[in-house]
Amino acid sequence: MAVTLADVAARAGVSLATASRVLNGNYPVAEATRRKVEKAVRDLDYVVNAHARALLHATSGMIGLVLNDISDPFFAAITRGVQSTAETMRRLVVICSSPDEQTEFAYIEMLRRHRADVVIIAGSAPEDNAYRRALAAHARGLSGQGARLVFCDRPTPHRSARAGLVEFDDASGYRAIARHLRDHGHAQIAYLAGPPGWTTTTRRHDGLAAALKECSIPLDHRLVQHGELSRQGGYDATQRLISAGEDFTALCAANDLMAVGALAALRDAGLRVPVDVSVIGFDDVPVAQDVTPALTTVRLPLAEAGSRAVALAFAGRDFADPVRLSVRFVPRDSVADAHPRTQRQTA
Amino acid sequence: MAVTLADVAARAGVSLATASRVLNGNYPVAEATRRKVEKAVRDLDYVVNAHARALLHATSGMIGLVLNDISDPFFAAITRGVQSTAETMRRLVVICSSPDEQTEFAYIEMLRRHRADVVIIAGSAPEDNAYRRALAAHARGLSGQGARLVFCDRPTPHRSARAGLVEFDDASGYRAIARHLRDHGHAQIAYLAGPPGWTTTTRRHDGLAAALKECSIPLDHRLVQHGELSRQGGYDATQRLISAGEDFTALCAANDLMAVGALAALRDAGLRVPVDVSVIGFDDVPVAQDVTPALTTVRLPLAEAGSRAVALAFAGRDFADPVRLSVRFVPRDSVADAHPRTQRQTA
DNA sequence: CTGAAAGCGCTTACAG
DNA sequence: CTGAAAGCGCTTACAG
Repeated sequence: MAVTLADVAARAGVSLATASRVLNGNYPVAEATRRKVEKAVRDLDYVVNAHARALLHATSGMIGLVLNDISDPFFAAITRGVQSTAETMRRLVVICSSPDEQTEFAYIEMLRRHRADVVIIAGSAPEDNAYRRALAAHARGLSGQGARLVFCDRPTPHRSARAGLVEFDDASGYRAIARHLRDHGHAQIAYLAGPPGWTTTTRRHDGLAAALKECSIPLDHRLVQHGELSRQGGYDATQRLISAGEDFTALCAANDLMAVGALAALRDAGLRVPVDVSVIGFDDVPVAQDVTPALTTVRLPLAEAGSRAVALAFAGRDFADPVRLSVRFVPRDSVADAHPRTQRQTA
Repeated sequence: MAVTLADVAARAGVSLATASRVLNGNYPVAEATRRKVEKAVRDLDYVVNAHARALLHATSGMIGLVLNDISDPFFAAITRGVQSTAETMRRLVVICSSPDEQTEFAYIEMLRRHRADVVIIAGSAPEDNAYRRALAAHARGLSGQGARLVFCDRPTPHRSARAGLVEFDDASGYRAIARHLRDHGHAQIAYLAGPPGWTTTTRRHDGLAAALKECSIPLDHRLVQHGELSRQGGYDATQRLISAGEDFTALCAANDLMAVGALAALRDAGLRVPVDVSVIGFDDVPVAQDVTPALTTVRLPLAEAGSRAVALAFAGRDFADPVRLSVRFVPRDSVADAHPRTQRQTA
């Protein structure tokens, strides 16, 4: 159906080999011959078949990006970084947005079938061993076919896995949050954690708890509510906190989206931010600056993480040490001094 | 390097043909033979080479999605619809985020090289003829290799192009906006248009102008400012309007992102929304409900558009009529009755 | 039910 | 500088 190189060669009156050489431009060809072939290519609107080419090279030049949800601005930002760096290398990026493990593995297998050169897996992972084992097997398979694997903001499934690693220094972000909270006199902190059993949930929860502890602020488990890492998840979790009658002067969320949901739930409950409750997010996705009050949060260099992941994949044979990206505390308008409980109640 | 079907066949002690038949499961094979092959596949962790397969089929099963900017929530939402529908068909979606025409064509050519089955092109396009001609040529090329082409929220490059079309009935959204504005007594409307020379800019600008005219409200060209379809674009355009000393009681933006920027610029200039100025967006992306005041806007069924585009691509041989999706006016808190100029000035 | 062989569209030594 | 031929990894008539 489609035009083949044989068609081009025939029309130009040369051999297949010569036509191929003109296309690839990596071999001396007489000027006149070149022109004839180029004309035939134009006349026929010939486009090389990437599959035939990949068969020879045992590789496709494709970059696979596996992530939890492309419509989450967190991943959109990482994707932007991946795309822009891949583009400078003229590489195709296949984005695989996989809400669950099953889909994720299906995508990874598709990437293996297509002999992707590079596979970048970003974001939270389930913590169970079956998942980890299955992923480790895929990692071996990818290495076996010569692909480069990079994990971004998630742990490698196995210490021995030959893979690149890009991570955020979120611990320092949590330290900044804890100090900020302490400086404003907060001692009753509610926390909106992510869904239980996922790596990001645990890492962030632990990070906040440890940082608060350094500041001698307890993190009462009754003030911790789990939910999806979304606006709705944050809204619902906050409502549960409120209707349980819990007292807290500040609320931290596992990510900005949840914090935005918290803002809405608090408002709907008649609580003012930051007068009655202070709120802090995490990530600094675009919406954080546009809510009212503007959200105090921690900025993760997401696009840079994407870029670095690609760079790591194309770096030398062996993977260098993990790339650890620093984060920045961004104080805005959603935190104020703690008010004692009674004052809030009567507000 | 990677395991091939020949390795599997050898380990199972059968021929290539038999091994292939077991893998494809579309041909009778003795149970014992099947088991031997399946064991070999597992032992060797064999994954078929999609390129070899595509060479036979002259197709790859790949869906290409070409859009302006994946980190724009407008496209993120469309993408979600495309992905979820593609997933039910177990298809890979390649997302090509192309900020300019050059990149876009590079991506389309990559998709042609990979023999993509389906190419969906979404969003604004340049209006010049050279672009249109070049795109029409690619469209012919794609058809020539048996690919299905669908345009989403953008015109086809040529009336003869065999392509599917998914569009929004934005005219009715603008009619609702115009009536809403009239009912609130607004007669001096500022408009934040998109970048000049792009199809979406023109269509939306014309749509608003026509609807306002029906309501006997003029759209003064001095109150129209162009800018990128982003928060920053909206912020800058609004600042220009303000510093030019223009008077307006309401401001409409080509999309929500620009409207969010306008909200910020208005606030920074000491103008209150909606008391001093009413603001209306377009699209209803998630941020619209989380700004303060919540943004009055028009909801486009973006995810549905993505789903329908995929469905259209897989529908019968000939493309049905364009799919036209209805939109919905979403009144929220950013519009109030118009105040006469002097009152605003003294506010 | 199983196997030998042709062929998908290209690139690349190998000859000339 | 150019061409004939082998081969990349698979599937599928064609025989048996």
